[in-house]
Amino acid sequence: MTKRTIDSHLSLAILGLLSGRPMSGYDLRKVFMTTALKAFSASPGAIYPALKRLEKAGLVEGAVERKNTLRPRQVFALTRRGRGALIDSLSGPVSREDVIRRMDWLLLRFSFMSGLIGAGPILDFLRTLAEETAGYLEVLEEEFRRSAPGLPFSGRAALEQGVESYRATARWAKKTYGELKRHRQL
Amino acid sequence: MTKRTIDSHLSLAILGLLSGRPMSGYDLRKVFMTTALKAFSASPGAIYPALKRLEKAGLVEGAVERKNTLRPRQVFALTRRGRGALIDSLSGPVSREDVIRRMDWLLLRFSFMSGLIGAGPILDFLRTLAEETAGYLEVLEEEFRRSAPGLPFSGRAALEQGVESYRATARWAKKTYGELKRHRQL
DNA sequence: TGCAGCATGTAACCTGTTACATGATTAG
DNA sequence: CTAATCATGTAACAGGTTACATGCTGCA
Repeated sequence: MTKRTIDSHLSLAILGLLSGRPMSGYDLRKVFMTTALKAFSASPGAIYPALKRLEKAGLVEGAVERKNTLRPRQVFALTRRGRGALIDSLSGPVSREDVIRRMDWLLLRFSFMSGLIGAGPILDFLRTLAEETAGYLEVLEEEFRRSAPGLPFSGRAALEQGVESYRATARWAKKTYGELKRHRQL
Repeated sequence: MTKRTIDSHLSLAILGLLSGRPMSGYDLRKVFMTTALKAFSASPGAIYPALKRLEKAGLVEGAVERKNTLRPRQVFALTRRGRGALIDSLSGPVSREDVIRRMDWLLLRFSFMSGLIGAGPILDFLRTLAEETAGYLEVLEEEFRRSAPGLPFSGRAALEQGVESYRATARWAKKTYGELKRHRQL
């Protein structure tokens, strides 16, 4: 995978949002500024170039609204290829590496899954996420037992925070897996 | 702060580690590969340029070990300026913005505090971290109440994960604050 | 009239990723 | 002898940040 079609977190977030409804660059900025996606930068220097890249890659298509007025507005929509690329990137596996270094990417993927991929793959995702998270948690806990006695206060406490954070994620993944499974059987 | 002396997470991590003991680039890579700092990339293409930048900025100083042998090794140590810059960056305030978009940076800062800044400033850090995290948590919970009913399953669950994550962090910060306070009073 | 919000963009700079490259030492 | 590990680097590329730039619309 030397050349990814979806090149960054921001691109994934944009495609995910556009899978809901077509939006302009400014609309996207507002979403990033006002919702839980605040974690993303809403800077025009990031969003407009990203949209341009996605358009060039054929994943989104911009339609100019109010062409004749003096304040045109370009509304972007997912193309069929864009939808395909999005689904592909949501469907990929969950690796230990992802859990350690790209948890935010995993959760971003998850957040857009409903409506794009079926309950089966979503359950697979949650199961492997829970497994890999629990697996890494064991590694971290072992490291904590081994090195905590020698660590200064803040180092030890920071490690504890890391452990707590993975514990919370593992719990959440298991709980959500159960909810989805039950819900599907209704 | 147009020009920061500590220009990235990686640079902060390097300075923090060097505040413990002098290390070579390879030593640093090993730490990043084998400890809880696995979240950092250990790629030579990141570390060696970072060390060079820090040296150029006068924050670290490299001494060539085994100069005459055929396998020289450059061991870097914090300079006085480097120690000062590190302390400054650990001592800065905790903003809401940091909590939302740079939690990893805050925790990285915290992890190196013991031994470099006093218990007073560390307590301040933990208190404001707990406050700002709890404050943002309220915002998130309000957003959850407002928008959850209209969200698809995975969107709602992802938001829940975000809420849980901030809850865990707020709990941890409060607990750690209490521990440090008690410990200091012994 | 003036200000906040709408709406889109560019350019310089910096950092990290990926891939490539080199060669020595040590354990089996 | 040979594979793993030690040890350090470079170069192309890509993406985000920051700062700058422009001009309209609606409201007070």
